[in-house]
Amino acid sequence: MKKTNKVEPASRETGEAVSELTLNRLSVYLRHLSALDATGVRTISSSAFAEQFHLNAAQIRKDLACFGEFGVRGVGYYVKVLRDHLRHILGLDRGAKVAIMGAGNLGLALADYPGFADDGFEIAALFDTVREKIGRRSRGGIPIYDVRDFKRIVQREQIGIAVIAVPGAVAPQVVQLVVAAGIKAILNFSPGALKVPPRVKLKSVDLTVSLESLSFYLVHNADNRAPAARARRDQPPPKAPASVAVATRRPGPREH
Amino acid sequence: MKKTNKVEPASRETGEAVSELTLNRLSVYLRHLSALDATGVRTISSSAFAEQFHLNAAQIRKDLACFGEFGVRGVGYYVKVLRDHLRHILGLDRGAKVAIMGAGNLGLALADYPGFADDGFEIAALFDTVREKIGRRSRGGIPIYDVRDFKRIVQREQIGIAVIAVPGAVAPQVVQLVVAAGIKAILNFSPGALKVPPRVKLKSVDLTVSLESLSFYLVHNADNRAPAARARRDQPPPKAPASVAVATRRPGPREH
DNA sequence: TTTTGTGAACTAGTTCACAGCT
DNA sequence: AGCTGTGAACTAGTTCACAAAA
Repeated sequence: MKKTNKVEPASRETGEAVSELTLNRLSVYLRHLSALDATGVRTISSSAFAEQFHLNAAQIRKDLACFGEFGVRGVGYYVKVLRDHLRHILGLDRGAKVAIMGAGNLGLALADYPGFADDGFEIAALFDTVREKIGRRSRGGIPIYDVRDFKRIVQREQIGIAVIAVPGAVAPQVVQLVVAAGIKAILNFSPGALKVPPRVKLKSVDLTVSLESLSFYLVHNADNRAPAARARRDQPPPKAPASVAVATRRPGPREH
Repeated sequence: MKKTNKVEPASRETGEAVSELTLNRLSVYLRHLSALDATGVRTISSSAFAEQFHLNAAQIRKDLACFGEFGVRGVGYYVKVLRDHLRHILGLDRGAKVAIMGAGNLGLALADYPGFADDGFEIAALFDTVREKIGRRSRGGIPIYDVRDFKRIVQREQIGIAVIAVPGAVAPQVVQLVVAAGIKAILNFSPGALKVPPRVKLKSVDLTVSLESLSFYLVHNADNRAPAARARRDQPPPKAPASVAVATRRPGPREH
């Protein structure tokens, strides 16, 4: 690489935190940069970039500023350079290994999800308790191990991230086991709250919650009525035509 | 039901919006209330409730206040009553029907995901373009249709929500088709930005973004290295844990 | 001239603290 | 006494607007 500008990560030494929101946007930026690079774009300004996923240009500059000065005044950002920086910042150049707990429908689907490999993650193993599944492989070839071997395999394979794709009822125990094996980062797909010790980062994707907020939107935007439907409304609206109006605030990467 | 308190939805008439964050928490509250009810708890105070998923009590009261006054001073909230209100607010008492676009690994997994049915959603159909899949069913029995029949079936089945579980490359077209059929709420699992007209609510779950923020955490909490490690704790120090410190801000339902 | 990087202003979201009901 | 509902205070996050670099 060139003699890039100060790679000095502004917040590195300081215990200064980077917000989850910024982090999520960084991932989005990265994906978009890869796309831009693929189409041969060499350089992009924060405003052109912002426009793509309607977002404010200052936001992007601020987000990047957490980690250094990657831009060139009067020019913008070099696509390749910024992409590589982001990859490094997010740790994607380390080829982190991932274990998936639960070789059910969801676990198997995640194991073979191409997006993960594309972004530098390696799904190293699936774990389950069901005897029939153990020893087999996902369609994509990820081996299924006995949960009892979890710790051993985590060590052998240097697995750093665990994905929880087990039924909600057993999730707490599985998390305990995962934490006991020394895993520090967990992506959880089971519903409900999970407790983890403070040094462990838990990120949850709650499928039901996502659907429910859509359901709310449907109800509270009266013209929701099924494309075909005959009158479904119980109460003839006492007032107000379309009622509540779900917040349409920042349509940024946070939610979309 | 009893003669419940003012069901007057505080924000109903006004075009006042309810934030996405509040909405997500409402779903979480609902799940917890169901659990409480199952264990025979009749009434709960906002502070006891807040404690469960470490959250501030005022937050809960504020969230609920968007829709009316459901509590009883000096007592708290009646579990069943509040649960029913939340179900109604979220529109779960309407048994919304859902279509899943894409009968691949992910689509099939989602179709049979038990959490959806538990919460009152009915997965009515899967759609795909692959001839071999059309006419078959998911393991759980959800029929797979030809995408070309989408509009017809949406109308016949009164489907209100579509889930996008197709490869990223075709997602934009699929979304277009879904929107054209009159669908007003979309849950998207494909990566990348999608454009929808303003009246359509799009909510995206980006699996890669989630993993990447964990990856970041792993890198920026230096002691991440090898789970095998003996002498895990580098610093026993009372303060400053380790470099950057990914923001651990509100550990509320927003992220976990 | 163009576009970054950033303090200052603003907006959204959370927590405090207390009046008022039961 | 106990707990809700809510204005006021606070904190986090976003946008503005401009000085300084290329």
